[in-house]
Amino acid sequence: MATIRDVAKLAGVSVATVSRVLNNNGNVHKSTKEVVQAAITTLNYRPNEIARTLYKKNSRLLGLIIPDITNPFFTELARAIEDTAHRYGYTMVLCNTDEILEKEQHYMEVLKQRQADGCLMITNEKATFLDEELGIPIVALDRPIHSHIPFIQADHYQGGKIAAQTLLQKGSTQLVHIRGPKYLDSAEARYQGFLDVVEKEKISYHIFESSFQPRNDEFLINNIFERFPEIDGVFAANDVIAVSVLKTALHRGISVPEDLQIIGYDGILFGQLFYPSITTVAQPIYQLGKQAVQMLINLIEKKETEQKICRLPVQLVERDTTRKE
Amino acid sequence: MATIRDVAKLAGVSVATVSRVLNNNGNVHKSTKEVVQAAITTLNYRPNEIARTLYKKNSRLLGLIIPDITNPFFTELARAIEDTAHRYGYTMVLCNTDEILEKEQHYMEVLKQRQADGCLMITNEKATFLDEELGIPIVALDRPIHSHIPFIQADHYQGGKIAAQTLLQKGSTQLVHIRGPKYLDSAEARYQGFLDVVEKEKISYHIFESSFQPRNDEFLINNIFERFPEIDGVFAANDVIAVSVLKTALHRGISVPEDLQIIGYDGILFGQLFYPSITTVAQPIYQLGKQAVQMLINLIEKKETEQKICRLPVQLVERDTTRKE
DNA sequence: TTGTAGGCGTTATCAC
DNA sequence: GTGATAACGCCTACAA
Repeated sequence: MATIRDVAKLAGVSVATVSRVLNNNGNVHKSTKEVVQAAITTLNYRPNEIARTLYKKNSRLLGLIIPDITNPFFTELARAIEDTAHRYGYTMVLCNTDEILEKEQHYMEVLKQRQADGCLMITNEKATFLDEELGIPIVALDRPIHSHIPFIQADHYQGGKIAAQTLLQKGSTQLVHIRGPKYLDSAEARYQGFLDVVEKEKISYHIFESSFQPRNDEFLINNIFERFPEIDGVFAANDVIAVSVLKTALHRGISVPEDLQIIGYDGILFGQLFYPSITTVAQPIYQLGKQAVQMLINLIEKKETEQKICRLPVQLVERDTTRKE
Repeated sequence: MATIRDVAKLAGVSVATVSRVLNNNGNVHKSTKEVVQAAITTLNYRPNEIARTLYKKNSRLLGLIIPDITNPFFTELARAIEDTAHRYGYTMVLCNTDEILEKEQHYMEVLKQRQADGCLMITNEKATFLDEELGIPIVALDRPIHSHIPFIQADHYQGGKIAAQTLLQKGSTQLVHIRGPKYLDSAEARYQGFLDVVEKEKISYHIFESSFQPRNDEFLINNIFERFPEIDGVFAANDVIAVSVLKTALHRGISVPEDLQIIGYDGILFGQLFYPSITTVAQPIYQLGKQAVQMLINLIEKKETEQKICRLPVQLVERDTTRKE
């Protein structure tokens, strides 16, 4: 790899001059500029980003710390984030933590050592990641960390309400909500939204808690159908659970949506591949990722964000696990 | 952030000594070592990876260049790769190209400028990425690039055979293979495997080509059922297509697997969530990713790989879109 | 065993 | 307008 020195030598100028044309700052005569550019071209020179980072202390490197890229919600988020980061000239490092604190901490160390400019984070470890001890700007995605760490999330409370309202409106009367784990703020909000609707409407309902681990859900769902054969509407806390409910119901000979309506949550792409396709409360996944990156870059470059909290609207996507009219 | 100089000052030694205890090379007296370590601890010092890279010219950074993380096969691959890279002390940068040459080239530039040690690549641009012009070691994953670029792939020819044999063995007599695009080596191999079996057995069959774009497949599949209502076995070139076939069949009132057997390909996790769950020829996805990283690291650290080509076996996963016995 | 000093490839501050 | 040169934080001859 050619260095700036090689270019300088070939162009017959000093490295300072080369640097000036590279960064387009300082004054340099038009003719010498051309000579330098010619040298750059013939040597196929590209500035060494590492050396630049060392001096300027910004790396244009962003970390994405998530539980598991294999979870389709995170997959789509990651795509949006990488797209956006790339568009702004940043490079994205992917980190899977499996929600293990040690891994999260380790990745934070790695990112810091690599002088990453910032980090997007999905974690439950609220206490551990406070702004000051980090040393690098972070934005919390979907799961809040701390009141002074900028945070972006879909409006899950509203999502829960929409799900419940839709089920009722389309004729279900015996509802079940399979909610996510209690320690998840987002699961709690969906649950609250659901609850506020069914309580107000004085509807019969049951609540169950999923671990968000597909393997364990099968047993839970079978159990629900066993104990409460009369239920005719399920709001699942995410699309994967919704799909499991669908599968179990079909397996038991229950017609969907005639005898049982199902609403999922997230709006992952896969939902439409099922038969019947999954009605869902869709998060604006791409938007979430995109805005998260923009918030983070704002934080990095302008050293401040306008709003510490950003909440995006969800949207009902009616497909075939709910009745038409 | 504390620097090595701060540590040296606090410990009352020179930076060289600190460096020696950091890297555990050179001789340093036990007592001074302890003093240095104490200083490191109190300052919470971590060596700056950027400075290290600049000097040593290896960054422990790996690039993963893939078409789209949103494709579930790539998602699971990425997880395996990140896991493995991390285990070996490498950091993984994710790059989505959408199979656009300009993006691929741009990411290669970025990786080079960041002094990435190597790169895993899934691309169709065979001609473009020859070893020499790259400057960094690469390993081709699933899609070959060039005979002298190390390459790892599942045994797709065998996979195609297995799919065809299974369908026949379980009683299908009118087969369809929805194959992947012609420019994909891996699609071609599956097709050949399928072909060799049905030709040898003198079975009636039809071949159709999918673009691997879910949106376009729906029309194709409906068309197939329309024109050839007699078919009773489908081998889809990947699980997503298989799922679309399933959906369309169910929609048309065709019983699966009684009237129509379906076999997918890849073995993505999602396949088991469908009802009926998808029988598939599973690639050893995690293994593929893991070994790809190991090959790459070998290339980086030992400057050579034993075998330029690595082919891993596939495995039939019998689920519910094929008949029992 | 330990310290000094030069260099990795840039950028920026001075002079000229 | 241009050129030395001192950083950035680290590592490693080479000396001592």
